[in-house]
Amino acid sequence: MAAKAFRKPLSRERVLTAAVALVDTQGIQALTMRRLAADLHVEAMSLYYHLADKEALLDGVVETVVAEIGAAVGRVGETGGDRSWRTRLREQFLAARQVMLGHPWVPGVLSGRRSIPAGVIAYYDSIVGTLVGAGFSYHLAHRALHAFGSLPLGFAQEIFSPASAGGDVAADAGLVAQADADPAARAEVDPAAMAATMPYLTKMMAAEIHDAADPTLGWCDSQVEFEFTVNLLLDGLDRLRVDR
Amino acid sequence: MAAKAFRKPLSRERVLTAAVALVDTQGIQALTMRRLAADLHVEAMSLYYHLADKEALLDGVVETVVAEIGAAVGRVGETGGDRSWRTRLREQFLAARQVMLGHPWVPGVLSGRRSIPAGVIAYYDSIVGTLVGAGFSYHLAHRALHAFGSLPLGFAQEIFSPASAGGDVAADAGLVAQADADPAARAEVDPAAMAATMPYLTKMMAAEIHDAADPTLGWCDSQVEFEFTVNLLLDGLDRLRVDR
DNA sequence: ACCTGAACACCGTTCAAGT
DNA sequence: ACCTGAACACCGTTCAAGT
Repeated sequence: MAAKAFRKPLSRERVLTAAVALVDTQGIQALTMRRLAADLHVEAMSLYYHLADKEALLDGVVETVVAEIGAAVGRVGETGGDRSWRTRLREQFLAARQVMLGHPWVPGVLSGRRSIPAGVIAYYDSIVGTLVGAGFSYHLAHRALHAFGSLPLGFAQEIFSPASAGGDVAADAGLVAQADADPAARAEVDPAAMAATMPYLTKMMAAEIHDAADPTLGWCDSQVEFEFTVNLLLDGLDRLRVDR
Repeated sequence: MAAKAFRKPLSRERVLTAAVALVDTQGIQALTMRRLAADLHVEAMSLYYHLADKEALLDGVVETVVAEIGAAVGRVGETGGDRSWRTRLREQFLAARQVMLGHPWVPGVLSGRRSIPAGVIAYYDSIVGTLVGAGFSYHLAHRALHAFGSLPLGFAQEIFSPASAGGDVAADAGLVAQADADPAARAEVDPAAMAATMPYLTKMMAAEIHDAADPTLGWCDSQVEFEFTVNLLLDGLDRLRVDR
């Protein structure tokens, strides 16, 4: 029919781009073969011509975001100036974070993957290059890589704000535990009970909110936390490094 | 019938214990309502009497492991001696890690959860208590919490060995990328090509394997990496802390 | 109070068949 | 070369019904 003639043929790339867009807007649980196919105006079975199975789809989706990070990090590298290794890595990690902010579901998906995208390996290779170029032994560079964890990819292991889950972000405004199947194990929203079950966190929140300029802005600024952690690690490594 | 009389009634706790055991042995993808019910010699629908839905099951499963960590960390606290805050936290994190080694799928599940188990909050609260007791400001304690990430729970964000996926662990022996749907993006296993696509990592591996006592043991000792990262953070925080 | 059978909507995937 | 229809096995979940 006529409509058919007007649509571009599918390709692995088009499928993956559509998949990333779908997850960005609808959350990870919306990523089904049938749903994705519908977005592409195609039958679910058509996808199998371009991707082996859903595992391959997930791998490809991660790979696509990693490529986007690689591009952003590359642009940082192009900027002139003879910055220190610390500044360069810091800028790279922060650039990666900017990309990651648009795909908050990636940490969750990545941690479930069994294979490492090739792009990730190339990226971490370049980091080792930066480190040894700055006088790191290969041994320390190796330790550094593990210590960095996912920071080079722009995200930290955040226990308290798992935005990874594509659900409602409104729920995790504070440190208050959400509804749980077992009433006995649930943290109370009642301030008095809260102070009883988590006395130090309560005082900490009070102190932080008092210090903050705008108390309504929320008390966990993840940008600040991210930069603090990056600097903490970079400073610590700098002290351990053997200058040449 | 007779068999029925011999089996204990179900309970939320029994269901969760069975669920953890199932995932430990069969992997996370084996955790289905029907499969879990079969393990308990019951119909799938019976589970809904004890758990609201599968989300509640996953929450409960995480909660169960967190409780196990809490118990292990508690035992560390009981040991006498006036150890420094650094030693105490280090021991706690390592104790948590011992528990986590038996449940390598937890990081993956936890990162997908939308709510934080109450036990996690209580645990992090006690960490804040340790920190402020050692002279930390609440502000620095807050930063420290975020910097720690998941280390207090006994695992690091491991990009290179995602054992989280309940699948085959044999595949992630090194830094070599697994099979990928796109041949062009796949890292080659051919050593020469490997050296070309990841020159620094290749040299790093060579240096590390040369230094290691037993080269066959594998070159990423996650216990050592874990302790290094913990110490790096604790040392860095110690320098930022205001002694009283 | 605790468990179940039948049924529903929705998955991923295969395979032979269309153009 | 690229896409599809029909079918299969397997999900989570509801609901009325059993004991």
